[in-house]
Amino acid sequence: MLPIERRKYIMDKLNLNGSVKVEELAKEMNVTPMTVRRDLDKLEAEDLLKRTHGGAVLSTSLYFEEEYDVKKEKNIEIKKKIAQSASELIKGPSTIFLDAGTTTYELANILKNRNDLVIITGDLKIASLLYRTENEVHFLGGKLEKKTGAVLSVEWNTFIERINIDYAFLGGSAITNQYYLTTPTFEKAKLKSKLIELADKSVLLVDESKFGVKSLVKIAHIKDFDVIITNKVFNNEFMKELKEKGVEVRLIGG
Amino acid sequence: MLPIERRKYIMDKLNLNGSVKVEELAKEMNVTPMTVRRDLDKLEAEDLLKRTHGGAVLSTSLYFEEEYDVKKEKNIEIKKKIAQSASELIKGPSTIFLDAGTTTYELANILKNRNDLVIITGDLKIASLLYRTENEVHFLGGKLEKKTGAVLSVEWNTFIERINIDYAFLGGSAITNQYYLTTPTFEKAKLKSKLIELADKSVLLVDESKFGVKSLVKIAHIKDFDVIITNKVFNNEFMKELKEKGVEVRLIGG
DNA sequence: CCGTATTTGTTCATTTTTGTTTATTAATAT
DNA sequence: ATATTAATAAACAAAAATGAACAAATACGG
Repeated sequence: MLPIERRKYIMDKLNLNGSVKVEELAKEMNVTPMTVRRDLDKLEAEDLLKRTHGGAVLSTSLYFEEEYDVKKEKNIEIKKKIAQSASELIKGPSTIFLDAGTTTYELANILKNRNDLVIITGDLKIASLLYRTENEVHFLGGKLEKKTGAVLSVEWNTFIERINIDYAFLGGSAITNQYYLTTPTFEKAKLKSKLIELADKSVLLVDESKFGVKSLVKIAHIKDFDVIITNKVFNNEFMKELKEKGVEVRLIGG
Repeated sequence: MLPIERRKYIMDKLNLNGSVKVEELAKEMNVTPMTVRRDLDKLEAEDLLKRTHGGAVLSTSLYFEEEYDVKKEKNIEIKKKIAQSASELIKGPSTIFLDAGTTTYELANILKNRNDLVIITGDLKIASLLYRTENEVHFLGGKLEKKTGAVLSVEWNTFIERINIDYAFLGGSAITNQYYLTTPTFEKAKLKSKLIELADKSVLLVDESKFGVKSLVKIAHIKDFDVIITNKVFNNEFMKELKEKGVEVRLIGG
């Protein structure tokens, strides 16, 4: 068996099972474990797999291991700062909308100590976090998204229209290079643009990582917001444009 | 099984069930409890779960609190038996409504292992428990009750009317000596009687402690239900009456 | 064919993982 | 409350996997 064949064999097995063991491969290919290890090292150098003790796994199937998680943690710090800044906008008793997402979850985490808010949300985790607090919490019904615990229903629009919302805090998962906020579904886009329209102040909470990403449906241009809280640094020209439009940009350091 | 696979197995099980036990995992993965504990410690260090005595729960504080809350309940053993009996009613793929309450929470706990249900509920804890499962979960929106995490909205009626519900599982907090199911608010009463009317089968889940208690608004007489699951022993005369009405009574021993 | 480069195997010290034992701690019932 | 049971953490031992160094085998170009 040629070295190339061995490596193909390893990758095939890996793709089939999600993981491989050194000892097993050694027996199957009639080589010593040392050779298998060297093969795995080479394949790892090519980013085709991730080595572990005793074997290897597909680099995609280790959704919880350190690299990914450290990265996630780093963003949490930024998100907390963005959330902190957002919370400072809400001076007195207010009715606010909290979009689904991790940044708004952090905001909810700060707001749970208050007692003068009416909070409307469609995020199950946010609702669970807040319902015991002194604030009044309204949950928008609908089908629960399995991955996120967020709900969305076509009936929201009529409900939303009847309420006076002081602040709508929206998160964003994808902002194009032309600074359009985008989202995967029409329903979500419709709701969010309605919120921007109806709320006294619409606030966009986005960390740097969301820029330059594209999703299917346009919600609005980010200059349609009243406030943008982010750690992304815009160029001078765009900043001037935002200022002319009356958009307040709060830049988070870190 | 590679260490990394073990940890993935643990996280998968955790995401499905909300909690895991050391002993169980040890048996399932053929390792000693000590190894499981070390795995759990590692995962906790990555903030993916929260350790407890004998196991672990998801770090999203939710489950931790819920389990704790439920444990405090008095008649939990009876409720589990009632829930078990109720679950046996649901043979194939069905659309069901789960009322808010601890008995229905126990039912949800059993149903989370299924994958052929559409579940409609207005109970935050039940929704949180079920939304990750293979079932489709719809949450009814509204203002969240601080004490219970249940929601209720005037708009439910129109929503409910448009859905075909196979089974409506209702709990009861107060059943008068004349066997009327009662509840504190008109809104709840209205919704529940509508559910009894609309569902193919309406099922009442009540333990003994709920009888002889009176609340403000009448929902229905218990003989309006199709099935009653309880550990309360009725006198012969009333049993005869129920039988004539075509009500199935499932008596839970213990 | 020879000499060189590459690959593979072997040995062994080191590291990692797992199991075992035991004292301590936490949960439970009495 | 206290006793009892179960779960845990710590320390140690055993097993498994690893990586480094070196030797042997193989491939390859001249």
